[in-house]
Amino acid sequence: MATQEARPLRADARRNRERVLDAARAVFADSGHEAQMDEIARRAAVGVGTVYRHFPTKDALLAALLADSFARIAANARAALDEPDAWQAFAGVLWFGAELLAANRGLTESLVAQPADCVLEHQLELRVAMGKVIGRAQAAGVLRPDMLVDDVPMLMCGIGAAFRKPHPCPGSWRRHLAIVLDGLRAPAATGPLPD
Amino acid sequence: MATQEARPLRADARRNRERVLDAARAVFADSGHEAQMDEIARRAAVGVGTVYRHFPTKDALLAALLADSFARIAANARAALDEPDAWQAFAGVLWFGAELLAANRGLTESLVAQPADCVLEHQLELRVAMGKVIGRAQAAGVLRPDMLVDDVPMLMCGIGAAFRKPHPCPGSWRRHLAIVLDGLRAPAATGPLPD
Amino acid sequence: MATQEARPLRADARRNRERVLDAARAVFADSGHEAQMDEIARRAAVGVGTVYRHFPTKDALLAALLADSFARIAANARAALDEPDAWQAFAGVLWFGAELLAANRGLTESLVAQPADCVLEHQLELRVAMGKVIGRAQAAGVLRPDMLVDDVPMLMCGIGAAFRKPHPCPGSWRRHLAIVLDGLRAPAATGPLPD
Amino acid sequence: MATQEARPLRADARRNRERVLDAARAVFADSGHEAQMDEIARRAAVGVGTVYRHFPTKDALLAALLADSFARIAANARAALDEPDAWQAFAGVLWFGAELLAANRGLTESLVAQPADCVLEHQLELRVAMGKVIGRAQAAGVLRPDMLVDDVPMLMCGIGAAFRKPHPCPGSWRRHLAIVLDGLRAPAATGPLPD
DNA sequence: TATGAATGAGCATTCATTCAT
DNA sequence: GATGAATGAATGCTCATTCAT
Repeated sequence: MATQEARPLRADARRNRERVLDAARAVFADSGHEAQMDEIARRAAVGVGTVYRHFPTKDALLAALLADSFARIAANARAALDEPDAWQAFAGVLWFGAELLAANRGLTESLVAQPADCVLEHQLELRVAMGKVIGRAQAAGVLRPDMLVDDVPMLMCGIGAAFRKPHPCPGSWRRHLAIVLDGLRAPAATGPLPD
Repeated sequence: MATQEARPLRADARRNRERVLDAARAVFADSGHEAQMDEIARRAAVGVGTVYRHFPTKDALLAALLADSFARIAANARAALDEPDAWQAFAGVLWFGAELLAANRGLTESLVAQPADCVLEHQLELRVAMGKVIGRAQAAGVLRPDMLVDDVPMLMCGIGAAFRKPHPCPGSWRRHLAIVLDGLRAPAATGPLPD
Repeated sequence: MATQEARPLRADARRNRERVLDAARAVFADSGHEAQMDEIARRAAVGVGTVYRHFPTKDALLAALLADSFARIAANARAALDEPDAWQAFAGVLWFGAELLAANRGLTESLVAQPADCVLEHQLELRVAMGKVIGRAQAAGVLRPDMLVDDVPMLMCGIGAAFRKPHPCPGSWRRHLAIVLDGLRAPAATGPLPD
Repeated sequence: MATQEARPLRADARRNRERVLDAARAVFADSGHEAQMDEIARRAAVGVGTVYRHFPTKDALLAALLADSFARIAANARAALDEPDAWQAFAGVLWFGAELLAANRGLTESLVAQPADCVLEHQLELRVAMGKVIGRAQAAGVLRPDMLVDDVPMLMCGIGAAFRKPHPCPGSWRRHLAIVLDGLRAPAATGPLPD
């Protein structure tokens, strides 16, 4: 989850690190990758230098945030394996992830962008956990058998359309996910694909 | 389709306009909004000044391209009303749009970004046509009744995940759309949404 | 001498390129590598962007200047081979180079710094020419036989001490070179070196 | 030698001061003026704050080091007055100074840079001592009569060319000094200077 | 007093847009 | 009209110095 908690930081440093992360979360959530470091610093009520003390580059800061989100989803996925209902387990993870995506433009962008190495690591972790959740649901016959783990990012992409302004309507991503879930539960019905 | 074709252009001007549009299409498709004007000009074998003569800003150029794409999809949607099978009509439009999205990063980004006024106009046109296609399918009982026109962009968003590198697999967006379509055909089955 | 004169530049572009080079020469001569790009642009009465249009980085600009200086000295060295007096030929090249060094802090710094590739090329050229000048003088018995081409930069380094402020006295570098030349003409007389 | 040893320091403070000086010596010797304060602190195994407690600015720290070096050379020069051979005395001081210069990029740079007041003081001290050494050698007729004390820095500048990478050859500065010394011993022979 | 986290002015570089040729 | 050189505001990052702990 965290990246350099190895050496314990001074109390004030840890507090500032959190302020920076919080500010960055907010700013990246609003503006995605085009967020500006000065804006993050201002929002954290901190000098730019402080931001850079904790994160060597803008991308590293964004990556830390993304890694954290992916780690949280991965944790959720692992926990889902204890849920008795295989479908509920699967759907629950998607709902959980969607909740995060719906509020975070940076995270949404990450579904389409080339991931940094440090993020990749956590995405892999998520991929593994999600793979198990998917496998179980497929084995139980409640999830369409042709679905792949790598389909998940695509299926979740639309969640972030919430950022389009003016919003169609605030919670519309819920209907989006509901539709996707319906499509996933049913056995493939669309028939042969074109081309 | 285009925005300032009102006054007829000299032959060579029209030719240049097309060159610019073609180049911009290619570059925006590859690089999305971060494409650079100089690159577009180079690709069009034209000076930057020429690009600016035809399109006052980068956003205007991108908008012209988007407007064109939306217009093409709108045309496809209008034509779909002649298709006897209401479901085929609906699905056909989505397949058509997906084909465009899958190859165009700029277009995909537009599903999430704030649309320019000039694009908005064409999106509205598309919205109207698509509304009819959707209404017909719902009236025929082949499309889930709670679906809204404004859900379409969200549902199509995932198509562009194809830009993520390394690609999961080249044609994966087809499976994505198939799943979505399955979710749309079935009557809502997921049950009450959380929260 | 020049770096990208391959494609002929527009008249105004060439003029600006010269302005930039002149300004850079002046600023680097005064401040060496710590000169600032904005200052160079201001001095050239040009936007920074123009500086960057002609030279991709600060180092490239400095390198172009250095390369030019080295090229000029190399040309002088080649011409010196036509001078009948082998000693005058040798001494003349040093006097010529010293004249440049005495007025140019950037050039002086380059005698100590790691040279960029593009400069290296011209230094090599100079090394070759200078090697011939030295060889001829040694063959004529007028230059101490143990001197190497690579000693030249060291011997010339002191010229730049002229930048030390307050100057000991404006033309003192002339006496410096005279002393060095005397040391070079005499057969080695100092006796065994310590250590 | 040092600048603020007036008031006696606590034992640990004095120890820290030495650690800082040692570290700074090493770092400035390697990197010259571009050395970073953090690097010096790290090398001294001390916080930056401690560095600043002992030396108010980076330049003050560098100056302290330079002052120390100049003081050592000055001491050497004073001692040289006891050497019976006036030439050996003179040459010996230069060899001693060269040894220091050859291993210290910061010191070498100081021969060209504007000296801080606190350094100036020690340079003056050196100037006085060196003046006597030079005067004696000139009186004895073993040193060219037109040489001035202020020529010394210029003559020694080349020593530092050893920092150029790749080094021409490790001990080449010895030949440089030998040549200079030969030039200095001989009566002026070069003839009238140009211009 | 020592520490090292915080600060923020400073600087190289980019790129959409303008305008002289 | 076309060209591409010029512009300069904007932005990520550095590092000497300060100051809270």
